[in-house]
Amino acid sequence: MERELEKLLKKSRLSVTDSRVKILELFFNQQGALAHGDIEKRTGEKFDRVTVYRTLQAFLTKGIIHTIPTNDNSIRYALCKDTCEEGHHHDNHVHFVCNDCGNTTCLEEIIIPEIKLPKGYASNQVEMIVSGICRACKKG
Amino acid sequence: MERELEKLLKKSRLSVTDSRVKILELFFNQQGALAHGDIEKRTGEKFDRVTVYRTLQAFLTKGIIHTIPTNDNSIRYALCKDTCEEGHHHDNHVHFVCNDCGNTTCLEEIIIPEIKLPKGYASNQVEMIVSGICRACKKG
DNA sequence: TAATAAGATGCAACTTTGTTGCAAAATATT
DNA sequence: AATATTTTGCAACAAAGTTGCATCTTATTA
Repeated sequence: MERELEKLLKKSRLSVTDSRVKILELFFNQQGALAHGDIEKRTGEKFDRVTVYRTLQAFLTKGIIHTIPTNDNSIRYALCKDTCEEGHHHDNHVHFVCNDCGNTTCLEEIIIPEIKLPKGYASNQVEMIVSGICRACKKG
Repeated sequence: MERELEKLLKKSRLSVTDSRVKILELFFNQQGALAHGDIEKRTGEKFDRVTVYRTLQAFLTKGIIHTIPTNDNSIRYALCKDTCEEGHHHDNHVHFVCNDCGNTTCLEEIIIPEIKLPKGYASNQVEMIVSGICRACKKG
């Protein structure tokens, strides 16, 4: 596990440090999205707030994670499945936000359908966020 | 105009005040979404920051405006075309965010296509945000 | 329309969130 | 192992958001 993470970091030309490995681990160990706050909580005040910000920023520009639009004031981040080139990142899957548990999940298998824009508009990226009750909460 | 706004406020059981009328006017006078910051700027420091927060909150719970998910840390608000019941708000149109001018527009005429969710998921609301270059910026 | 009740506003003080510069520490390179 | 390069944590700060409370405004009613 640690090895894999190291590889990913090295491939992205990021030096392998404690914080990066731990934070990356968090993403791998959970099937969903994390906000900055979640990460601070789950790392247990191990790293400085600034480090978390910078780590997320680094992962973002290297295309290791991507952002998911939200309705509240917190950017959510999730792992990119297919490796994305720096800068040019494109997700094409639907995101699901559970109103019960609050978790955000990537529905990798659900592809965002194409739409026709009005004349004069040029599309660059499309996001689709479905909210409702997730599988786990429906059962419970 | 003022009359219409007053009517809308009264219908929502909100008392008619200076700030509410002015802020509501802002929404009516522009075809797009506004973040808290935009509103503060455009009202020209006329109202206290706290008032703006509380006004938006009030409009939101009364179903006068709705939020649009964003990738940055700012909630964007837009007018609800069809009046929405309190709490239960449903938009079905696509939102467009211009990477050039930064404006968010409601594409009222573009309806969000239906999608099939994996088993066990229940959908409640769907948001679709397209980003790129808007008509105005493409011309300029 | 004046008096009262209900509600909204602004201020102050505070908390939370995010940013920047810089010295010290860790990692990478030779 | 020594040096160069990065990254980290701290401090100080800026921006964004929240809460309680006295004051003022709007609504209500007689």
